[in-house]
Amino acid sequence: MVTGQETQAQGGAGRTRGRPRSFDRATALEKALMAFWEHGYEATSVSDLTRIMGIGAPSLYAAFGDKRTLFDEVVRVYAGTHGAFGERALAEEPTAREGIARMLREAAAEYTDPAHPYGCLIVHAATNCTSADVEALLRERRNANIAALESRIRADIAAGVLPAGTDAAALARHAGAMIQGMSQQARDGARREELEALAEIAMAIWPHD
Amino acid sequence: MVTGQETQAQGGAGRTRGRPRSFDRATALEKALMAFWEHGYEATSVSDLTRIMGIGAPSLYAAFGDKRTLFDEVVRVYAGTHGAFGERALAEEPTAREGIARMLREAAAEYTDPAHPYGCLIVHAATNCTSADVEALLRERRNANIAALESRIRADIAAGVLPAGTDAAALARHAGAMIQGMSQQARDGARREELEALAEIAMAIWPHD
DNA sequence: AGATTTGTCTAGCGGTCGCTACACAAAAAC
DNA sequence: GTTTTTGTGTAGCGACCGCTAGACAAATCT
Repeated sequence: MVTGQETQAQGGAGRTRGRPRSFDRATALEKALMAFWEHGYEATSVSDLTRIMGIGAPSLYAAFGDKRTLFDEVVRVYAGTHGAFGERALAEEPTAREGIARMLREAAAEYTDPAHPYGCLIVHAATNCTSADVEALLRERRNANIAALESRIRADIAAGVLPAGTDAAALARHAGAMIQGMSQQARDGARREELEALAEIAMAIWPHD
Repeated sequence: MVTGQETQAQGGAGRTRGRPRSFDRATALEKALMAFWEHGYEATSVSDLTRIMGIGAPSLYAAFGDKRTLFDEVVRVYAGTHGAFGERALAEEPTAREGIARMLREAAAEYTDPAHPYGCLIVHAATNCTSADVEALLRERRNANIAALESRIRADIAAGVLPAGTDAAALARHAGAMIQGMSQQARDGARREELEALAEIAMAIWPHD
């Protein structure tokens, strides 16, 4: 059940006709990712993109569709790479509590990593957006992430790992607020150790024996 | 040592010459505040402003300077009115803990109040901004707010109200992250009761006896 | 080789941006 | 009244926005 489009990597035998592309699509996409991550959707103009990606506007439109479609792809790539640590932590740790503790710890490191823009693309790249549906695109991802946290917590309550009276929704919202607040503070210049201290004390709201 | 410009309110005796202004400056300013609050600095165009304020562009420029100067004034007004609940709570409550608890409770109500745009203008109105100094304007306010929280907490530690080992910086950052996260979630559609539950459990990280 | 397919380049479209020159209107000063 | 001062309306400036037509370049197919 593969999509069939398969990123048109040139791995698919010699299905090349016509003039070959003069740039590496994945590399250019990564450059666009960094630009959108740093400046957001609207503040990144197409001429910014073409300069950073090192290609002309017609090449960009031929390879990625329009600006909006490119952004969709960037968001998908981001969610699967730099933004995947949360989902991974939740899947790999044995309890919701340990998963969320690890997610917050990793967020502190990730959001302040000088190797790329600070903070989280999904939190910041489409605030104050003229296009309502671009804003909705990221909003839905944020709300879906909080919902995923909540259902993971509920699973632990059902399994007896967490006390029956635990407020799953509030705990999930708190973790979400921590992520969003840490992302904002990373953008505002907070250092990694500061966010790590924050992530650590934040776990004190969880029910303890 | 008054500035001399004194907001040119017509209270200052009959110092009117020339044609009088055809609109109420404070009302127009409030309209601009709402527009910037809802859509942010860059996504609010001058033609948006003139339409909403009900005046022509030359009138806007004569009364408020340019778009940037108008935004500065809007931020100042916001900080003194809708955005003043935090400072007020901190000043009026006897302890840092009670002040911050009240601040978070009031934020839940304020950020979801349907009488005006959701969330906090200072958190959201200048993210992804082409103009670096507009972004810095609000960033400095956010960081100053966190610093104010921290020094209030330190005062309670010095006074023996809080235990000596208390991590003031982390507690302040946590409160700041809660404010920023609640603002984001209000914009993302969270209801008042949800944010109130969040504000309540968030106080559990404070040292307790 | 020619024909076909596809990518790249130059140049520029219509639209919006923040902002302002200029003529006119409405008040006080004389 | 006339002059001076200040606000308002029209109309449009130069710059940038996202995007694309059309000519040319570089590959495969026959």
